[in-house]
Amino acid sequence: MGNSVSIKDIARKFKCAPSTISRALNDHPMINVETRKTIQEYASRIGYQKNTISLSLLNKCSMTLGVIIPSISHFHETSIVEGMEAVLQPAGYLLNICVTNESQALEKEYLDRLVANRVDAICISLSQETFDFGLNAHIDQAIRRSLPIIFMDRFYHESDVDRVITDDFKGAFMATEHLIQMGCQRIAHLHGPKGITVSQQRFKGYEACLKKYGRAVEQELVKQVMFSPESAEEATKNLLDQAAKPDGIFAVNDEVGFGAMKVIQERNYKIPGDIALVGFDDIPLAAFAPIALSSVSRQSKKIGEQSAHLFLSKVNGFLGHQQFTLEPELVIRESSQRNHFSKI
Amino acid sequence: MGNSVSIKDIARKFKCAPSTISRALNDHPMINVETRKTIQEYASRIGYQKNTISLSLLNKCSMTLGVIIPSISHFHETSIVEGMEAVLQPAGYLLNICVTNESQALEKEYLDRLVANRVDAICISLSQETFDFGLNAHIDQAIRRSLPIIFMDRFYHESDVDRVITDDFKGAFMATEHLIQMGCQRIAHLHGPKGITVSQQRFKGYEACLKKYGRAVEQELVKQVMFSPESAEEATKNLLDQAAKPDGIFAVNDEVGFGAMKVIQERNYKIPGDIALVGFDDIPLAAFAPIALSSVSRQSKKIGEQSAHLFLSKVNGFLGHQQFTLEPELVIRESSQRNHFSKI
DNA sequence: AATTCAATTGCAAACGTTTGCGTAATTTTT
DNA sequence: AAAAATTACGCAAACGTTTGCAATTGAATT
Repeated sequence: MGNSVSIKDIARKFKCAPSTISRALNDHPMINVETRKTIQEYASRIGYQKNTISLSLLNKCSMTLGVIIPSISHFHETSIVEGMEAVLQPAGYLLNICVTNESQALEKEYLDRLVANRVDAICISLSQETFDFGLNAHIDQAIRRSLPIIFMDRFYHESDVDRVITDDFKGAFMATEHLIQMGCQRIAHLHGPKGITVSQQRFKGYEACLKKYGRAVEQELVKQVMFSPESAEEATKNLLDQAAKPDGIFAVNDEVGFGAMKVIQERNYKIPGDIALVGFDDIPLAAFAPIALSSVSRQSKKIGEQSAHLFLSKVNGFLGHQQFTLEPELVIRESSQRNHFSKI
Repeated sequence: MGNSVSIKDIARKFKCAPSTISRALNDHPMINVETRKTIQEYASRIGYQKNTISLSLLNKCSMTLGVIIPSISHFHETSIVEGMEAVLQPAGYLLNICVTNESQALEKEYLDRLVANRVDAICISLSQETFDFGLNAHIDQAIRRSLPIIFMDRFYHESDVDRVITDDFKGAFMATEHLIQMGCQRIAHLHGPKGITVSQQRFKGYEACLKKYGRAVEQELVKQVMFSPESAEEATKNLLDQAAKPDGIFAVNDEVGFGAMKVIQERNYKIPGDIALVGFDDIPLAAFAPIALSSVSRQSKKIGEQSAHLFLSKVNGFLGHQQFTLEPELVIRESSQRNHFSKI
């Protein structure tokens, strides 16, 4: 706002130079103790607040981190943000959070705006459009600017970038292996939307695990779903309508898992007795559902924390690129916990 | 970053004044067409990006909105953010999002930091600590600064502020009335944490509705819970352990409602046959649960949109204070939908 | 040929803060 | 008593951009 008081105003008040006020307020050693006290008291009395914008201009450092995410309505993204805030708040940083709704156009525009605002770095989880169609020009340009860019979840190039991701492949592998160990013979997979990285990685983990145990992926046990309730329910109905039903389902995420759970219960199958169920993401409600849902945690909060630390290390002059892959964690709950274990 | 190219750099390149570059890039009418073209081409070729910080300093306007919220892990808050982005992105604004974790100290610090960053306004949902203990000094000070402050959810004073809230009282009233109309005789309430505004408002709505229908609040039918799974389950067990069980439960929010649902199912009571259940917030999983949960929507996204519009109106010079109370919406699903209606 | 006019461009201040350097005033040392 | 050292403050530039006003140029008019 225009009416805020500046250091110059205070200087006029005390008939001294702005630099004196500045030194007094910053506890500069070369200032008279009484002068300092008087000025500080006056400043706090009138509620003077330093204008950080001028400092940003001067120091070429805005103490702000830009965050670009495709969505903010899921546990995963909000946990990332929480993790970042936890690390960056004590360090004095603010977050500029931009939600792209998976749109490349919006991502591009936000990227430009953050650059214009001279954020100190950008943490980005690429939009699906950017990822699918390889529309990377805006990202390339940003990288060429030597503005630190940290990729989360969906990464960009294979190397030469900073990156924090979780091992979705491994998580899916663990989930599938768990179902096998619980004695499941026919393990279905509710496959996420095509083209989305997590969908692909999780399917690959599922596939690799089946292979390890000498099983093949059966096409009729893999149904593709959108990340929506209706889609998950429909796919599960298709699964259960088949002659050879699954006795285990690995869902691409917990929302889809809940959709499956609903249909399974409607059809009066027992969970986990008839069908064992494992989700992904470990959202809070997983533990809290009528039948607690086993799930793979992707350590979302840690992604945020790690990205923030990576950012801080770059601010502090670390030059090389860093890449972290976080370990997923299988959380076994009622929906997959059978009394009899398999003999494998 | 320090190595970004400025208008002065371009001016040196073309051996002209910075003002010429500025005018060329901004399509100023009083500039030679060829000069403009040459400069614009060069600028875009080297990827020049205007430094908005200097503009913020000059125009005393940062094109940024500060958002302070107690948490970001629930559907409600993320929806608010979504609503804000939807309105403010097209208007060219960025969001500085700060999460206080209900801490007054953090809220105060973030408030200071946002003021220091000269955000154009602050949308705030007060922390519980601020609200409970009336630690309002930092808020008062911010208001005195004549920095626009828009209160969401938890409001501050009774008047003379800008505010966007939902009518929790009415929502609770609607939920309770619905249970009555579904024939429930003994309607329990899982009361949220004491001191939290939404808890109080929702209880009052429940109370007022019972009163309207000539019923009194029975102490043993009101259990206080935390917003946690364990707490909700324990409270529900207490309810069901009583001699006179409830046949309807109004839960302070959906998470608590899910906790109740779990216990009710474990005890083999039918929902809604034996016990009808209504939650609050209408989180996505409510529609998606094994037994779809009836719930009261508080129009979270609209809160964000409305707050953003209020902000824009203030930026555009609207002087008076504005207060909006959004209407809740009862969404009736399986968990409360009985075939027989009461004869009231 | 002198004057007016229009079209471009340059100059300089402004936004708020920090900081190296200079300088005055005071105190200490020789 | 003169020189040196110390203390405290002012000056001015810098960060990047915009903008009112002045200045320059060239063309058109008297």
